[in-house]
Amino acid sequence: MLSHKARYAIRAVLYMAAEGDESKHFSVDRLAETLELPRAFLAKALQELARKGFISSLKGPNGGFYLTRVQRRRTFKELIVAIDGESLFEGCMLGLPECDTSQPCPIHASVAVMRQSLEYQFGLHTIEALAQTLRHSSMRI
Amino acid sequence: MLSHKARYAIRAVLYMAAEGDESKHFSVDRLAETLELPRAFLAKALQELARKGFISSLKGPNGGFYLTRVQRRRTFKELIVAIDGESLFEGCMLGLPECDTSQPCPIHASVAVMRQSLEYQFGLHTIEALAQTLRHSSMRI
DNA sequence: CGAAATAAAGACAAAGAAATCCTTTTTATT
DNA sequence: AATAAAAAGGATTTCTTTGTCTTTATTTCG
Repeated sequence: MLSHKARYAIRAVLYMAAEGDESKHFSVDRLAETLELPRAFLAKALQELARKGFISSLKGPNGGFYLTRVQRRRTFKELIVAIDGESLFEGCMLGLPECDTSQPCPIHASVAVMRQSLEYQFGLHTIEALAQTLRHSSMRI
Repeated sequence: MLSHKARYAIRAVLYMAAEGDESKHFSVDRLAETLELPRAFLAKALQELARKGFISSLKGPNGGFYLTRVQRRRTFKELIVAIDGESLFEGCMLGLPECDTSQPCPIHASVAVMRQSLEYQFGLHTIEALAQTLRHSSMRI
């Protein structure tokens, strides 16, 4: 469903969005320790997100990763797609290259319904919205 | 979403369900050729399904794979779970071991909604139902 | 300036999934 | 009985994902 890379990145991003701001930065060391994630692998994922503009980074003492206000407005779906690609939201689940509404695969309609639900849930919610919920609840991350 | 093994197996099973009966058998060679799938890998997947009782097989000339009436009554969800396990339908999408309704992850509710849709779509439809639709339509497999 | 803290980048290792190949077993047909 | 057609099983290869390690670049601070 989601790759490990995506899971790790999502958790780190939501954690930073909920706990930090533009002036509070998080080192990979701290994120990996807090979230109990493999340090170097998480670093790769965050570097990738930084390269793609989904998060910001600063080198040096007091540096680290953080999210700007603009970056918090990206949707959760965009975040997933940035790491795992469109496969969760597009393409035939059976791998048929010519599958579409005119020549659908046997589960085309079912998958479409499920994806509408996904789109609605993940496409609506911004990073900031999820972080807000996280802040005011007993949710775990 | 679905492993290649699952995709291949599903296509072969639906094809056999739609085109064959208890007396018409399909060799791996024929299935692989018709569906344009890697022969030996498909063979492994079908052997696994046969071992688990989802399809039947006969060795020797005129042998091959086929589905009994009882086997056609399994749901599509059962078929997926038989190959890929429960991960599509159960467990935290962020990988949190303690995620549940009392301590949910930030996307717990969204995932639950999406899974209800999946369960409804895939849990309802039997292999036979999908095969029936396939027979009476211009669907591709 | 020099030291320390941090991200960035690249090479590498381990594990798992995907795919292939070869041998064995079973069975129908001649 | 011999042959051929199939599945079953095992060993092996290849590719991708996951994960680690080491070096380099950048920045802050004393």
